[in-house]
Amino acid sequence: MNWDDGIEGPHRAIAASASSRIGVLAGPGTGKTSYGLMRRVVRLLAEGVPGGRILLISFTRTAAQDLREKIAALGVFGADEVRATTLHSYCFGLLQRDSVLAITGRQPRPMMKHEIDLMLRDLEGDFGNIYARRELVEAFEAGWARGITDHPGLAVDPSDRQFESQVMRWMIHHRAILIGEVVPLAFDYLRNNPMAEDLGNFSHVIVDEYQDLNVLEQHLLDLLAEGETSLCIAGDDDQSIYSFRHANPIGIQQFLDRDDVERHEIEVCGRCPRRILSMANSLISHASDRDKPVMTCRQENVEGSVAVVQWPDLSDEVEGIVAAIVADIEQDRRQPGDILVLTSRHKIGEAVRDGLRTLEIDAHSFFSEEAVRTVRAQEALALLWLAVSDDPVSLRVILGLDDGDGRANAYRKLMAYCWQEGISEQEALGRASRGDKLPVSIRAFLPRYIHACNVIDGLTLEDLPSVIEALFPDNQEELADLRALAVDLLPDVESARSLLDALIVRITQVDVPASPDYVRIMSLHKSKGLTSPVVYVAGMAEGIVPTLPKNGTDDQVSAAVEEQRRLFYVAITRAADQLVLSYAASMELSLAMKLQVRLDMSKIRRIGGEKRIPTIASRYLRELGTDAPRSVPGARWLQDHLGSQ
DNA sequence: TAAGCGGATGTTTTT
DNA sequence: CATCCGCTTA
Repeated sequence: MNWDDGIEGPHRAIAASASSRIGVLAGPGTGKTSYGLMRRVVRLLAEGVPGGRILLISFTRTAAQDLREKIAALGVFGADEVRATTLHSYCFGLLQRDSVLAITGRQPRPMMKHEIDLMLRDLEGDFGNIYARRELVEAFEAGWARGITDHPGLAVDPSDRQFESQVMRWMIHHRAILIGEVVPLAFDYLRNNPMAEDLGNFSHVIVDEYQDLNVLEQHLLDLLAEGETSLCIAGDDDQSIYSFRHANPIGIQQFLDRDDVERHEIEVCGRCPRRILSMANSLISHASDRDKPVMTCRQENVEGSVAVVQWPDLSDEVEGIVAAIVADIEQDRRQPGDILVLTSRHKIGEAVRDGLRTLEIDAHSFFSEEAVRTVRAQEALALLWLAVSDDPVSLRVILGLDDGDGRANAYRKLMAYCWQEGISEQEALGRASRGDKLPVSIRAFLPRYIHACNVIDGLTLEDLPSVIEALFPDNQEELADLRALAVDLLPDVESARSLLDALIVRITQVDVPASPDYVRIMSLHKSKGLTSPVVYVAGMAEGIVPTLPKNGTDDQVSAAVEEQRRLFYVAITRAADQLVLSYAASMELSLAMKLQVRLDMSKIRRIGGEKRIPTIASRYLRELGTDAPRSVPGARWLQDHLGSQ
């Protein structure tokens, strides 16, 4: 393939540019990756740049995987040498290769979300409740660069510093690492080691989805591309959806506005049909402080199909979506892999998944760490971990089970005792189980520890099926996901250790395939970068879309309203043919509370024994413009849908 | 020891 | 709203 086959306009200009600083602003479905960045790689390789001197970076694993597949498909000499990866994976590799972790006494044992929560509860200090602590750990992972004026990599505020040192103390003591730590660590390392091999290793650094990066990450890329190295960045601030991790969407505009940057824009969407693109354009035009031309449609004569559907209750919504999907598949209008179901609540997504599976339709959900969302699953995984290794974090999990705050007070006392005695928690409890005295305040841990030891002693690690039966028994709903993963992995692993390792990868690093043979169900966030003929967005009610902070300031709430609009914009621009937006008109009160739906408490109605409350349709449905269809009742839509063709 | 009260928590997203 | 924890009071 020649680098310029069949491309013109901005795509060709991006691929051809010899500038050492290139910025690309391009909306969803504009082909910036496939026809801009990829062709640029082809041209560089054809002109003799060694593949190993080209680095391609993206933020999400899905996008990085997509880059790798596209490079492999190029079939160009040298393409297999090109490195395409997530920024985190790149940083982790760098730290491993230069033994940075080992030298600083750190272990590459990543923490899962429920484990991080325990760590946060264990910290002693005036850091506020768990929500405030989660925000602090996000700021720490962003190198404390919360605002653009902050100097990335350094905690300035004394309270921030105290938080950081307490986190580090806990993490080192428990021989673990936060995934988010790798970027600050790599940044610090590169800044203090100007001789490091990676600085100057690449002649071309190409970054996709730049709007997803925070200030620290953007600075790190500047370090990698200092001097002679060419830096090409591409992104779209309209698709910036990661403010919770301090992503810096204005960074892309600032980069484009620099004098030394050659600026490119792509305004033609080749993915969405006319009607869907018109709705997306209308929606995003409601963003405040936005001044951009609308995207034009390459398929102006393809109309696309859109429905906005309202159901009486959430269960009707789930059943209705399931029925419509089943009909489309059974009547051969669609393949399962053509269908993408997006929702901001895993409970809704999992209900759709289970409904489809009941009717023999293959469906997979991709919510983060969903296999260990239940306490029993967390326990089972921790027991397996402790059975194959001495893992302090898993012991911490076991000791905190079935308690609102994970017995943080008692565990703090245990940690203090162990520090004083110079032994590990495992050692302290082990000695106590053999008769040594423990201080009264932490003696309550002993029965839990002994119970865990008994379970572990009862395992026959050489017999993997028996381990699975013992730890993840069948017919326990809370363990179903974990068991399914373990059973699936069983043929490919030969030891309990490798089963554990594979399980952790499957739990924490879920890959979303681009062309599967099953229905995909996921969060709106996860959908970024995907294209699908049919897209359902379920749960279009206020409180779900948008999800807003409960006790936020006015500024925080309006920032969330802006970002949730961009998230919805990402979701609807996934659709290449058909889009269905759906929501329930009312819900049972306790379920509505659990889902954080916005409610007017004066509207509670008692029907029989249950309390019902009306929900409020998402504000964004009103921003979709004149091409949006009227909302129709679910029963009527389903009847039309089942009868169509 | 039991009852009562007030406060925290529940949730969504990524690496 | 529902549940749970810690603390105070009877």
